[in-house]
Amino acid sequence: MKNKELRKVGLKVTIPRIKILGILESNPNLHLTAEEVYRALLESGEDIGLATVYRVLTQFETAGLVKRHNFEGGSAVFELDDGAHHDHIVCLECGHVEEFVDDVIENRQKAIADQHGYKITDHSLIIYGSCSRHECPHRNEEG
Amino acid sequence: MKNKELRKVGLKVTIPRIKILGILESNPNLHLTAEEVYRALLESGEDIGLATVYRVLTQFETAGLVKRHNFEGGSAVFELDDGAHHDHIVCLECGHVEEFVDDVIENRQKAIADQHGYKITDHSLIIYGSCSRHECPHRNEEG
DNA sequence: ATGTATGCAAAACATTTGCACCTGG
DNA sequence: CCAGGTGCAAATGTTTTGCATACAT
Repeated sequence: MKNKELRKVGLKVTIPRIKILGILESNPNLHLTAEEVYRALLESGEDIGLATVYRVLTQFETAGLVKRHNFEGGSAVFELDDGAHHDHIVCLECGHVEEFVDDVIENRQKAIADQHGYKITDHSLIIYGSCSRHECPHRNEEG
Repeated sequence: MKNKELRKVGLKVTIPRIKILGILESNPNLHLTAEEVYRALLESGEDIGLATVYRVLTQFETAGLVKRHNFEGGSAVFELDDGAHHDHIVCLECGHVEEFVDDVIENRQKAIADQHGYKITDHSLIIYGSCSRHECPHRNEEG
């Protein structure tokens, strides 16, 4: 239940928050921009302002419900944070995003941070490429 | 000689380009924002517009002379591209950046991209943390 | 009731672009 | 000389903020 998730992190339960959480939950594999969340809300008939979308997403990020990523191309994207860390591989041609985790890489990162005298807060690994080998559903949107 | 570098990549040799290249070369370990490059130019008495800084940096990026990174915090940063790839470890407290390369990670990335059917164009690995263990020169700027 | 959240519009940034002028080859 | 580069200011796109109103508790 979304109400519980919100309460748990100390946020008042409001329509915008519930709806935005809903959008993110119903697109578990997608990485949505604020604009996309906003449009999704409009489409489901909700009258929620873009500013609120930004505010709520930022609050969710602070609360640890959501992760924000700065991929190439202007807008930040948001995805639900299920607590399980993962990295991203992004197609530069169509924007499709896949996730992965690799323990070897994770461990090397810890070692490297240690070597340099840093305490890791977080890390971001993004592989950019083209997914031409699989049939990308976004492919046809261009023409 | 900077003139040669510019010619080599097919760019006309102009004052702004030489100066900007100079700024980047004299700060080989720094990752400068366009704004910082701009200010450095002003300080060295050059009257070069911010728009030109952006234009030139973008041209340099296209020409492969410079790399642009999107670390956290708004502005993109630029550094000279010596051809040798490396990743970054960034201190979130003071902004200090160190570079590293790790072959194990590099290889795993190739393997992962392959597994997912992507052809790698590029990748970006940024470790965020705090460099509290070494004496960071930026530390004192806060108070 | 009351403090917080929201919507709107305006502001704040980072970056790009149009255009008249200047400069390098 | 002429294409291309530059400076300035204005435009753009994204994200943030101020303020009056609406809502959750």
